[in-house]
Amino acid sequence: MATVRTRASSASRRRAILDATLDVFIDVGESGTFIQEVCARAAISVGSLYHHFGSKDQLIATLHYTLLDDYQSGAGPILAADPPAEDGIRDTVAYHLRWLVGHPRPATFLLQQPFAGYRSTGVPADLLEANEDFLHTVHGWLDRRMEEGQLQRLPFDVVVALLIGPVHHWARSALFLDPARAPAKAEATIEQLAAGAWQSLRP
Amino acid sequence: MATVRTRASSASRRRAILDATLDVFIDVGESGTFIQEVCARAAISVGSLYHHFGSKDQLIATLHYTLLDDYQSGAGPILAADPPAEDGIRDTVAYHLRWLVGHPRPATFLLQQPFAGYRSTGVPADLLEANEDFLHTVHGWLDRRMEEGQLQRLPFDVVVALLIGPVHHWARSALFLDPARAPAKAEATIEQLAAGAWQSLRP
Amino acid sequence: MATVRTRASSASRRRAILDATLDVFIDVGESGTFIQEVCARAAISVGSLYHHFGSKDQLIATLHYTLLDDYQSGAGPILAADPPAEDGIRDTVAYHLRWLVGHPRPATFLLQQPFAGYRSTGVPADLLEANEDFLHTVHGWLDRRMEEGQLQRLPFDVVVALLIGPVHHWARSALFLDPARAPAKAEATIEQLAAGAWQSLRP
Amino acid sequence: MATVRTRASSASRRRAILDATLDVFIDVGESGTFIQEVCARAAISVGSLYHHFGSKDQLIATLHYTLLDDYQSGAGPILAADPPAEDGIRDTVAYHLRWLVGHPRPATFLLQQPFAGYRSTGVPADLLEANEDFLHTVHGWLDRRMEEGQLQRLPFDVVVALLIGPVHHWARSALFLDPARAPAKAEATIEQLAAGAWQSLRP
DNA sequence: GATGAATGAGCATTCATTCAT
DNA sequence: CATGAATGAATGCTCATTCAT
Repeated sequence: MATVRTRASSASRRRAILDATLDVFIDVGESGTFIQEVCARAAISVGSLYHHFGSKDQLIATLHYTLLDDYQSGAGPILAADPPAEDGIRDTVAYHLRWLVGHPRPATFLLQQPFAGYRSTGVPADLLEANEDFLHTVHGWLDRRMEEGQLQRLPFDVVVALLIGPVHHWARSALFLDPARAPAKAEATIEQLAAGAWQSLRP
Repeated sequence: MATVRTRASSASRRRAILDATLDVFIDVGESGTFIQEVCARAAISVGSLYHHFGSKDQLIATLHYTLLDDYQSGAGPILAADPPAEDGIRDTVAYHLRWLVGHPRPATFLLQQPFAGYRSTGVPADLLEANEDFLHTVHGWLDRRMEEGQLQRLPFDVVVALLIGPVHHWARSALFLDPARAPAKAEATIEQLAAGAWQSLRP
Repeated sequence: MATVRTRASSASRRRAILDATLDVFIDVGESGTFIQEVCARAAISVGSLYHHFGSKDQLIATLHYTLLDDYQSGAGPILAADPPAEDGIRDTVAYHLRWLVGHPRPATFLLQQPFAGYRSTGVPADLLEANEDFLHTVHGWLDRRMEEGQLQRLPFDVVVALLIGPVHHWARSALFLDPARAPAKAEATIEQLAAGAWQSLRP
Repeated sequence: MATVRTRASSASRRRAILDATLDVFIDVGESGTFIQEVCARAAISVGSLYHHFGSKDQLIATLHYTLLDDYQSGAGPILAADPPAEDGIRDTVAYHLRWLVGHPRPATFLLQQPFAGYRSTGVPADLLEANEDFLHTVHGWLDRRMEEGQLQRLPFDVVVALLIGPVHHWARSALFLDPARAPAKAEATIEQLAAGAWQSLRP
């Protein structure tokens, strides 16, 4: 009765479930993402999913923070190296746009539910911590460049809006309306959006 | 002597249903928006809702285009008057931010599902037409200002991203994370985002 | 697609559901009583059951109070007529035992979960009220007979235990262990239990 | 020098599981008693429980007979000493009520499922045997006292109902409705119920 | 046009049991 | 003997939609 089974490690099974969840989410949308379908794609039982993630909410929240972490883990080091203002702005815009276009499925997931209020209950602590570290890095760099007069002194939320807002807007439009052509158009757009962000933030 | 009409007109009943739908949507989120709850809030029967809107999808799509129309109906005239570049950019940013902050519930709805692919089947034709007219007005104005050299010559999607991206990003963050303080912070932000947009789009 | 359907009144449909619930409960026990099986027996849809009773708990609680009411509605009048002590005691014992043996399915249900703490939320108010009226009638009669010296002056819970305890014990044993022969043995037992109750309660 | 045995003996582990089962049963009721919760409380693994008790049914049945044995093991000797009728009746009533009130958790378990038809498969033989011995003792004593004319000649089920029915009824009501005050009221009640039982059973 | 009881496929979740380690 | 991840059939309940009145 038992199928031949190579016992996967807990971590790899968790990752397989998260992968399947993202796939289903992208293919059929949030309201079409059902546990049974996720389990079928991950080739595991329903009970196993519930063993690793306590509920659908926790599963989705963990997916969110996992993808966010993947996204941010490349952006942090750019500013952590403490580059001069223009380099930091331009490289950040470039990284964000390249990652979003280069990871269309995670990007679609993340851009679809901006600022979604996920309850972080049940989300692994290291993911939450990584997110906070990233925000701290960004704020620190902005602070220092403003202090030195290399960037306009503006509220953080305004700086972030001018820096990231255009990238997210363009990525959303490209990924949602014309995903096939997004990669081809991305490189030319990077220069334009990077220049725009720099012009709007320079002193 | 005309008899007193206790029966609400069809138009006002449709509006009442749309209002109730928005209320429910904001209060409990998309996944918590059920037809029966909408009907309870609108104080009408389920059958009546289905008489006026053929399905839940049509109801949501009509709500979307109705709110979008409310939103855009103030933005079109600004550019339709063919203002000089800086005025057009600044006034557009100001209008968008003021409307979003001033209409938090419609704004939350519209910003929550950006580029949601609503099937327009069943949506009143005049709403769809108004949307197209608006886009046409915007494109026309941008075209003329670029032609005259008053704006950088950039692809439309990039211009729109630099113009609207920061506004939407800031509004999302303000409405989703700290709605109570959003109005108070909005006016100071307008000048900053308007200046930023202008700097990034000027020649 | 629609089946030919005679619309049943709401009350009769509720009664049909309660009847089916009792049937299932008796046949397969509490832990085997599933909503789907109840619906199948009542020949209605799951949704309809949930329309009339909000939840399984409410359904069971309503069944409990409905059966209790059926049971008590015959016992109240006996003491409401204010009979002398011995008649009241003997007639009460006789009524209880006859009803229990004569209504084996409701009796089995009621005796299986003695003092079950049903949340009365969602139970029709008239059922709850009838139950309270009955208790009031019993207490009033006992009070008057004790006052007159026709019954020993004992705490109510002790009187009730001596009056009803043997009847319930015998009925439980008869219904659970040997239901087929219960009716045949009941009549002879009535006299014996009635005499016993009277001897234990007389002054 | 013997090594320190950290391994609990099989008997003590079985007892720990039974204790945990009773605790869960009392706290959350029959329908809330899950194997996984029992194991959590007993601080053992699911597999270990299944090693010691083959199934949930066997576990519950064993618990039932274990508690029944604890209960009856004090009652048997009273009648085994062959006391005169009134002493036997009064002491039996007193013992039952004291034990039930003094062991509220086992009592609640036993009184909740009167005459529950437990399959005795898998229940240790000595428990089943003890139960039969007890019933034999009771019947023997009743037989002899009736034979001597010290007790009314009545069917056994009627005698038992008059003897135990009131005690169980009162204990149920006290334990289920007002467990906190049960011990305080018990002593006064013993005399009253013992007197009542004697009056109803004496010749 | 309005009503709301009825429908039933489908959903998230549970939990007794197994078995490889 | 102990462990606990895995299983999956089964359960209570939901909710968009229909349609007789």
